[in-house]
Amino acid sequence: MSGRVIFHIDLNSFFASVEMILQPHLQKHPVAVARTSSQRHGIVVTSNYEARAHGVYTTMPVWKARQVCRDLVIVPPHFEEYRRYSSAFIELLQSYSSFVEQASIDEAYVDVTDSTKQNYVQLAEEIQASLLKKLGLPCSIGIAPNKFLAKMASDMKKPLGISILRKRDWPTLFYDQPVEEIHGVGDKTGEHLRRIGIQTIGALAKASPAQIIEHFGPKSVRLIEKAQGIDDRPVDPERAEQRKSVGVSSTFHDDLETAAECHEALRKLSERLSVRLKEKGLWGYRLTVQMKDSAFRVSSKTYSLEKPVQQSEAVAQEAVRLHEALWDGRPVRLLGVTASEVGPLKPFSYQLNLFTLEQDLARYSAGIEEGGSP
DNA sequence: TCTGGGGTCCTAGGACCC
DNA sequence: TCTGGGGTCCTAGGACCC
Repeated sequence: MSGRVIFHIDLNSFFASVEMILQPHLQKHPVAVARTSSQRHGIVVTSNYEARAHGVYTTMPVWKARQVCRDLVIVPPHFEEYRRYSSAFIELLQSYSSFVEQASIDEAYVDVTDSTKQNYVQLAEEIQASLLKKLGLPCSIGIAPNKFLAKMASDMKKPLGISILRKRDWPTLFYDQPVEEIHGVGDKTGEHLRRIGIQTIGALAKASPAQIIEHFGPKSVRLIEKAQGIDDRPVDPERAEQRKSVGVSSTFHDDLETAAECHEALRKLSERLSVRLKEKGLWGYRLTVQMKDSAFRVSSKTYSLEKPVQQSEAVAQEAVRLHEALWDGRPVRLLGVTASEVGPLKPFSYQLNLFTLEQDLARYSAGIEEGGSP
């Protein structure tokens, strides 16, 4: 194989796998992870393969999942545990290579081009066996010359698959498949592509860039490149650490109807957000409040803050201010608070602008004139 | 009886500056 | 009276992913 060699490692039905480790008796049963407390709006977050065989899939409403699978066991999510296992997963990969990029809670890319192991399939088998033995986590691994193809390859065989996708085999294997198979092409884009006569990956690969750009904007050339199996993005170990936002949200069992109810909910969300920010040592320099009404219409309002926030009270104060500017009195199904432009607290001097600096100086010299100690 | 919670990236329009 | 072109920042919303 010439050029780079990239692994994409995808943990199979990750949340359900962790639940089966924590509660081994679940292993023989069809399992779905879902919040059962809010019966009304619950959806399936993940299910194990037994449940999938019954037709249970992610995003299916819980009541429907129960309908298609009578003995479905529903367990509430334990996100802290998932984060713990996810960290262990990444650490294990790092023992094989320093070029590990976490792509999501249950996925990672590894650039193994310069690995001392010459046999890449053997290396993949070793990683797969090690994840299963040391952490109890099954995974599928895609091996390819770039990230996009590696990702497509890891989807080819689940669970516990190892698949090689060579660039030269891409057209034969994928050109006849629908455009939505491409990572990054969802329902809306797929529909739009169909409307302009592009149905398959092959058709997209051969489309004129001018036509695609006209409909989907300047960045959409990337879509054509993907369809052609081209992807130059490097595996970037630092990407996951450069976190851009931290947010919390909550869907309510009963829609909120008064400002007081909304403010109370915002205070609870602000408390949760503050805990997450403190855990990571981050401050938010922008704050967004997001809202959904009972018809699922989404709206949001964002402020760039004069002073960054981390404390619960400060977050809540800004969140209420944003909400007051946003809310038109309609019943509220969901509220969310997100801190973005997050980072460490910058030294005080960086926060001074010229105006406040002059004010401070004036106050300082006034203090000296009055003989007070500054 | 539809539709969670955590994210990223992109676009578009307006403000403002040179 | 007529009034360019480019860059950056800010905000709202949409698409997509796991």
